[in-house]
Amino acid sequence: MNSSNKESLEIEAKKETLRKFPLFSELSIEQFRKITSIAKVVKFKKNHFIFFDGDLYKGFYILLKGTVKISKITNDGKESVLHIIKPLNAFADVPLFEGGNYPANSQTLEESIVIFISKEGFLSLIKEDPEMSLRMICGFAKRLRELTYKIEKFSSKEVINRLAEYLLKEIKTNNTDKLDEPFLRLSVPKNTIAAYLGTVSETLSRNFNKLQKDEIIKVKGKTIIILDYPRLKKLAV
Amino acid sequence: MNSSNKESLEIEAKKETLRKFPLFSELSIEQFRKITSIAKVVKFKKNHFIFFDGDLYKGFYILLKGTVKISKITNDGKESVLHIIKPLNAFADVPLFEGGNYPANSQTLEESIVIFISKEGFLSLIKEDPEMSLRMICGFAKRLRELTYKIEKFSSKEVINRLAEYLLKEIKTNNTDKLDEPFLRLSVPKNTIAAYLGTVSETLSRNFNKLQKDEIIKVKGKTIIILDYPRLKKLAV
DNA sequence: GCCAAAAACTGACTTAAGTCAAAGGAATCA
DNA sequence: TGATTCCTTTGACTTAAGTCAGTTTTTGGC
Repeated sequence: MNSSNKESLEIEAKKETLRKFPLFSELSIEQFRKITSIAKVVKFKKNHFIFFDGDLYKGFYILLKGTVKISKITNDGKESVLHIIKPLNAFADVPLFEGGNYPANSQTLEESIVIFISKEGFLSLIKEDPEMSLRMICGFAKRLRELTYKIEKFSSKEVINRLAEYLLKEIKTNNTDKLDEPFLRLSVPKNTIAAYLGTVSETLSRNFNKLQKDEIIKVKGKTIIILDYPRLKKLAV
Repeated sequence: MNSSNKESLEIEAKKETLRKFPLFSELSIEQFRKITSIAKVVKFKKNHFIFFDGDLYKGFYILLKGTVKISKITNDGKESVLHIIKPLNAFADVPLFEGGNYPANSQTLEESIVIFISKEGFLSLIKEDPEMSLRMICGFAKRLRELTYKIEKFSSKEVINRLAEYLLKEIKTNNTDKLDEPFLRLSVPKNTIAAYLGTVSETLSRNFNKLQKDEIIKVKGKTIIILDYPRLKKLAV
């Protein structure tokens, strides 16, 4: 396949996927053309930093493929993982409205493909069509609720409960939750999961062991099989 | 003063204050008239529940005076305080866009005055004037960032650090942070602060003691005087 | 397929903070 | 004013989870 062929295919794929993104699903053809004209598809290798905490803000991203970690380094030098981004989710969109620089680091955890949309392009688009902000606000509202939920959990639960909850969420996004033995493949290193759950890898490891000894899960390398869904759910309370 | 006089004064006060609220600050006279026509001013006594977790959603509120606690009861029966609302902040606005019932309990901690705006009224208004949603999205973006920040702190810091941070935030909203000895009056019972900081009142009490023994603060009943601002700031890192 | 580096795990120890129980202090209402 | 109730503090105890150090396992490059 020659390079121009490859490129045109990529553009088609990008247009197709953008259509699936809730924010753009109901735009007119004209509006949609504008979006695709300013959107850029970019591919990154594993462990690539997309932007750093404090970098000049240029625009936001939508993840198409792979996994992206959003994290900060706390004052005592530890990494705090704020989000683990999965495909068809936007990230770094808050500064669009809030101003300021990129508020955290962003690093790929696998080979990833993202769509980049520049701040200027997007804001001028939203100005012409303020209804788009209505759709965007729904996404923000959803995330506000999720974050509130996360804080609630965080403040009152132990690591094993947070881990149980994380596993449940993962098998749901993997769509294996209806199987007899739901399973998941960790697309994220365990120390990242630990930082995401607000703990350290040693403690996480011990809690994986606990769940395994109680025959609630079975760990085979990066694959985790849920043996006792009801008890896992009970733990995630 | 007779009742009709009092009422008209109240309406004037309400119009005046609504104008200060960022969401409405740049509306046209016509738009603003519509908002004031659907907004209701309500006064509540101390400890009054405004709505309960799960109640049918009817609309959102803007606090004019007093303090309101937004909380949930966790599965193990503990109270988790999600927000402590201060004047000129909106609450229960997320379900406007997300749907569903009221997602938490809301209770006054002092005598409070709120503005209630019904869901239907507000949504029809926003439909006529989608630019309003642009202003609203900025508020949401701000809160998203704050919540993210809170999660980051929560996951890595000890109670004494969270307490220091809370005190700093309070003296800032009380505008005494430029004084030689900044101070604040707790408008919130200590067990509520504890639940807000994700701990229990005993632990909070011990941490207040620690700060006092180290001569960083001085506690006189509900009044707290900051003796050593730099060290408090260092703790809040 | 082998080796070095990174990631994950284990054990021993320490500590922040939760629990329970009881006492002291403050607020409220008759 | 006094009394009841609620809020706050204190002490003794327990435990989840962090730290440090060392080992094992996995991964990725050559």
